[in-house]
Amino acid sequence: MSSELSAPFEPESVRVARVVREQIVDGSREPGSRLVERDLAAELGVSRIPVRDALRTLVAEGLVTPRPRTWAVVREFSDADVDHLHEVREATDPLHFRLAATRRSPEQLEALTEAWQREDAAARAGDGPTARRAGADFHERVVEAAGNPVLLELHLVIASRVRWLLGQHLDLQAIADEHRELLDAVRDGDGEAAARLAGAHLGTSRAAAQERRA
Amino acid sequence: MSSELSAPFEPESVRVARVVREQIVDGSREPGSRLVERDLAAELGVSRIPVRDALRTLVAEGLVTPRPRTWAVVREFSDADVDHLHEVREATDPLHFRLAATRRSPEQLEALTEAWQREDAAARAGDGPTARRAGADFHERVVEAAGNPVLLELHLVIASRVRWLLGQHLDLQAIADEHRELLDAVRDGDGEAAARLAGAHLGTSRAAAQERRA
DNA sequence: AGCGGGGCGATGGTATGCCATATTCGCCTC
DNA sequence: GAGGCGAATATGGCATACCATCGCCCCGCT
Repeated sequence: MSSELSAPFEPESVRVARVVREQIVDGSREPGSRLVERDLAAELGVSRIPVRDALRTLVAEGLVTPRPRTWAVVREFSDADVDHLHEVREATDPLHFRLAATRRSPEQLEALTEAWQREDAAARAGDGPTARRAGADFHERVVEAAGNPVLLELHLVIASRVRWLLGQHLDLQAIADEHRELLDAVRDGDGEAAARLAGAHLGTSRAAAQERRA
Repeated sequence: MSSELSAPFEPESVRVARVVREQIVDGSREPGSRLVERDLAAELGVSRIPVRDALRTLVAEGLVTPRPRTWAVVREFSDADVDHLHEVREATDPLHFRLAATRRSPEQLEALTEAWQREDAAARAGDGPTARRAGADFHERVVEAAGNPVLLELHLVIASRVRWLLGQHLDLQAIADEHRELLDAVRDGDGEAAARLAGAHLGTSRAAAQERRA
């Protein structure tokens, strides 16, 4: 029926979810705007079924707020939402980095380094979207390196929101620099340092959020 | 988390999800057994669409393992899965209890007490399923009392697995007793004690899992 | 002008049916 | 007898269609 470029097989619903997710985290879909199944289906050239599936996925990721019997809307993040996200990450991020430092395989360390290099290059070049994506990749690979699938699963629930949060940051280079320190700690296998730096990293994020409100 | 005030409207898909979830956590559906959309639809007297939606939900909860293009199966938990779950809970549970102790409203404390009383009564009566359900309610209400919706959201991802884990416990009365201590700490607003007890509680769970393997 | 009721359109929920692919099993060949 | 090939079947992905409900708007009555 279409391309089929030797990919293992990707359901349309997965593609639809990815497209809409990108639009939301990049801000090209206004928070609060309606997501109407029929409209999305027409836009993307599919029927409502894969769109329904995709919207369920995005609701699970917290990017879409469902309104039973009426319509779904792009999630709006309040200051309180940002605080809650930080509070959760204060418990999970240090764990991610502590475990990653002690368990990472050489291959995982390499993948981590690669993500950081992409992030750093993009930050220097002033390419915000690429830097944010690479920064999110960095986080995700840390969680992979932590070697706990449940932890990864939980991270994926909030990963899109973390990425959105990254998008609110103005000083991308500062983020990349802190990631560099974290990378070094993970490389050295120093779990305690990694956990401490993760906490400090969150402090930076919190401060930035605070500042934005003023 | 259910309000269910006069049941304004419940989609079939939600009902299907609940039914199948109960069967899985109670063990009446064998881990590894196939979940065929058409069969479930026929069993429950609906079409495949609500079954599809329900299976997506259960996949998101980690109770069902999807096999694209073939079939979905009831998740099988390995010893490693149990370890991973404990590792995650060691980061989150103390946070749940610490926050609950400092933020709970009087109403939330009451709901918590009620859940514990149900658990304790069922444990004394030797009613395993009821005790497990009440124990899971206890945990969930603690997370509600923690006043962080993101935390609740993450908890719900693993809540069904936590409940399954509870089902593996033999000494339900011991669990209820530890919950009682936690309840007291939350009542007293002693966040540190609550967090410490939560860690100890997990130690009990880990020890029980260890013992089962022997 | 304000208010209440009825109807119509918008929209999500569900059913049915077709299609593509993976799996299975038997038969044929060596 | 073993291995592989092919057809039949099992099964999930998707499209189309119908229905129920919720809002909104307009009209008529007061």
